Amino acid sequence: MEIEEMLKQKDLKITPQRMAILTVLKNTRSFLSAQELFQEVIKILPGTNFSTVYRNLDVLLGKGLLCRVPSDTADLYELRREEGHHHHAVCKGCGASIPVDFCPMESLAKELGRKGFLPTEHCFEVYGLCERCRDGKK
Amino acid sequence: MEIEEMLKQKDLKITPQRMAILTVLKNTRSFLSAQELFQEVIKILPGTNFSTVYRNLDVLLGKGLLCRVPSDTADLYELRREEGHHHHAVCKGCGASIPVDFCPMESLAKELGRKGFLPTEHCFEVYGLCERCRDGKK
DNA sequence: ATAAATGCAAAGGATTTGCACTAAG
DNA sequence: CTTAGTGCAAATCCTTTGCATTTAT
Repeated sequence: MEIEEMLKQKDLKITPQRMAILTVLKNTRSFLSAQELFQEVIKILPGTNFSTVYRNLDVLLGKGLLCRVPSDTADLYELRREEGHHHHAVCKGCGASIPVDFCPMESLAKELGRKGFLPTEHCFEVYGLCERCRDGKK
Repeated sequence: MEIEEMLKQKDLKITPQRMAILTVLKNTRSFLSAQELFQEVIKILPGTNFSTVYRNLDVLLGKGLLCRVPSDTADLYELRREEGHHHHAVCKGCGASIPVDFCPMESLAKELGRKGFLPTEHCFEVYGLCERCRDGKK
C-alpha cells in the first residue's frame, strides 16, 4: 500500500495509529485541524489517543509528509500530495478551500537570496468569501 | 502627539494603557507577541493588565492600526505604518525580520475574482535564515 | 451621564510532556 | 532485544470572558 511506503521511506514505523491518521488525511480534500483529524481517526481506530495524533502530526510534518497552515483558532494540516506545492483561498463563510497554484516564493526566492536570506519555509494563505457566501451576504 | 491622533481618528478613547501599548509598538522595529508586548508595556505603565493588552490588540487590529502574523507558538503583532502594506522574511535563528515589499495578492486578486472569490485578508510570511545565522550554521 | 475601557480572577481551548507500558523492527 | 511509539493524565501556554469598578468623553 502506498501509505506504508511513505512511512518506510521516512524511516518511520508502521503503526495502526499512523496508518489511520494518514488514511484520514489522504481521504480528505481540504485540510483539518488536529481535533477534526482526531475525530475522524477514532472512527477508524477507536481508542487512539489525542496526544498520539499530535505527536504524529509533529513527526510527519518534520518528515515533510504534511503541510500546516495557520488559521483563526488552531493550525490546519493537510497531506502533502505528489502533485506539488500549492496554496489555498479559504472561505471564511463556509470553510471551503480553493487550491491556488500560484506560489509567491517562486518570484521572491532570488531576490531574498541576493540579500543573503535563505528561505526555508513560507506561509501564504488567502481568506475571504467564496461566490456563494459572498452572494448570501448581500 | 501622533499616537493620540491615530486613536481619535478611529473613535477610540485615549487611555494610558492604550498609549503605552502603542508607544511600545511604535518603538519596536520588528514585531512582538502579545506576551512580549505586555512585558514592555508594564515597564512603561506598571499594573497594566494582561487582558487589557489582549483586548486592545483585538480592537486595534479591528481598526486596522496593527497587523498580525502567525508564528510557531503565538501570533505576532506590529504597528501598521504609513508606508503601506508589506510582508516579512523572518530569521528563525535570531528573529530578525526583513521587510518585503512584494505582495502576492497584487497578482492574485484578479484571478481569484474571476473564480468568484472575494479576498478579504491574506497572510504571507517567509521563514528562513538570515546571512549571519546561515553562516553561523555552516 | 454613559458607554467604553480596565482589572481581576477564573475559564477555555489547543498543544505538550512525563512516565510506564506496548509493539514494530 | 531495543528503540520508537503509544496511552493516560496532568501540566502548560496562549487567549478569552464575566463581572464589578473606573474613567474618558
